[in-house]
Amino acid sequence: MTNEVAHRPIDLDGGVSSLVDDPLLVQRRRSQIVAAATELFSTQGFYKTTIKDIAKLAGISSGLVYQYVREKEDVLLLVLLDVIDAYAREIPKSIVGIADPIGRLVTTIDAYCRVIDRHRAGAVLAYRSTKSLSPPRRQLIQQKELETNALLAVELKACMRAGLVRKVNMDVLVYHIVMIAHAWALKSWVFKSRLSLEAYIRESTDIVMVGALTPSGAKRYAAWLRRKKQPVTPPAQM
Amino acid sequence: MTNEVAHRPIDLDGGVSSLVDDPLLVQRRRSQIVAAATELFSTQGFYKTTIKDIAKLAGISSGLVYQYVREKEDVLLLVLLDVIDAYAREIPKSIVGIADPIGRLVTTIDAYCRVIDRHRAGAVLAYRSTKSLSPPRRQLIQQKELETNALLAVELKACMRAGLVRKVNMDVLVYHIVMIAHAWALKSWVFKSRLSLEAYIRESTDIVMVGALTPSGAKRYAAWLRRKKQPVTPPAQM
DNA sequence: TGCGACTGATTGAATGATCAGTCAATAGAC
DNA sequence: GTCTATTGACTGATCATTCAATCAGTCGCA
Repeated sequence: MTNEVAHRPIDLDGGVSSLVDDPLLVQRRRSQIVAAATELFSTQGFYKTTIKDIAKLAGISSGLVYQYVREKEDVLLLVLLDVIDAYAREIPKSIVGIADPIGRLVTTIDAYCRVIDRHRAGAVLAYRSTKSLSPPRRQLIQQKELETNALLAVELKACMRAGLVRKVNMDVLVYHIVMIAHAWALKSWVFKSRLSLEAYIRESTDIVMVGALTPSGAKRYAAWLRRKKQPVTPPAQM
Repeated sequence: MTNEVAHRPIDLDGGVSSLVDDPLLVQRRRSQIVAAATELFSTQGFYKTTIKDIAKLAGISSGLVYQYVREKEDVLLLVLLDVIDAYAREIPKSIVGIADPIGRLVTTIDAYCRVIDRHRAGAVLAYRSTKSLSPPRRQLIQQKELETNALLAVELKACMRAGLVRKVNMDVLVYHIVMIAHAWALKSWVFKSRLSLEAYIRESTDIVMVGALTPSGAKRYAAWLRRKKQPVTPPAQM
């Protein structure tokens, strides 16, 4: 298996290979490319964006892009992985140290909405452009979406086991909440002029919690909200 | 300089003009074109689909398409209008003759999900391709989406006035329900293997109703469900 | 009924523009 | 000097769109 001795393309994100060896340089260049591509893809769409556009915005030449990527579709994959990995990184971080199952659930929902808000362009792009990927890559993205949903499902199941969430269909409830988060990006053209992100999260969480909780869950949820408003431990850091 | 005496392009759907005069022929040809384009756009996407592909599937020559449409983007607009008009036609039809506000609301939700199911390809296409339209046309589509949502908002407001729905933010609640319907199409790759449309509607409606109704609304909803199961007037027609 | 304009629908080859992807040449680090 | 990163002009393919040519009716008139 030594067949690619001299210039083995190295394998990084999602199997996208680069002709450049230095991993630091690869990372730096790719993040330039991804940043530029995210902006352009989400304003003009994948097909209307040319490699030259991306190169120009990234401050490099069009030929150089092909040192870090085999084809245009690779750029799309990198952009989408960049967003999805942000979910996987940021959501779990939000709930470390929280023990109350309801608190964990509510915080997960809150965190999901906020990551989506921060990556609004990428989130919308996922809906618009995932089908432009080759089938195996589309599946990779879908796989990662399921992993993100699992973060939510875990918390819901914990609440269900504790008798705090009603015994409703888990898939339906998970996607209910997922769509709340996604809708903030997908329908931002409606919401932006009418609601703040905070108000949106508060209202949406309220509706879905009332819909999903048992009476004892509802009590805990009310208690959680009270604690949030007047935190026992005042916020020490800005 | 006979100006536009002889061959004025006539104005039909969304300002898409045709060089052919006979309105019946225009309608027939366009529906061939729209049918072919809907299939191709939703499997391959707008940009990967060529006018030749569409013409071939529609059983006509590529040149002929341009007698009924000024440019490729016109075809996309016609396809999207075709779906959206189906919503506007079919949803109101479902609630004629129902007086109970809760019944009207539940039936609207049911109908919305079912139209989406019937037009799954087009519904997904709306998310993927609306941005490929010129800004004024994109706005036209968004305007029509708001009109569809208004059908739902009317029923929700009636319930709210009657004290059956809690006083939650109307925009948020409307989009909650809209996203339930859209999710059936957007996430069909998840749901298809796990749930029937009927089960999906039942479970989703349950969650959102519990979340939105007042106690008196909940009573009416339960009564409505009972009546549905054992209809007073047995189903006369198959 | 039969025949020759005339009208408008239809065809598909040709055109021209646009890019994705390549590669020979150059710059710059060590 | 060597070796790698970088440049940007170039190529070949792919369409959207056009248009000259054909075809199928239809009407007027004998």
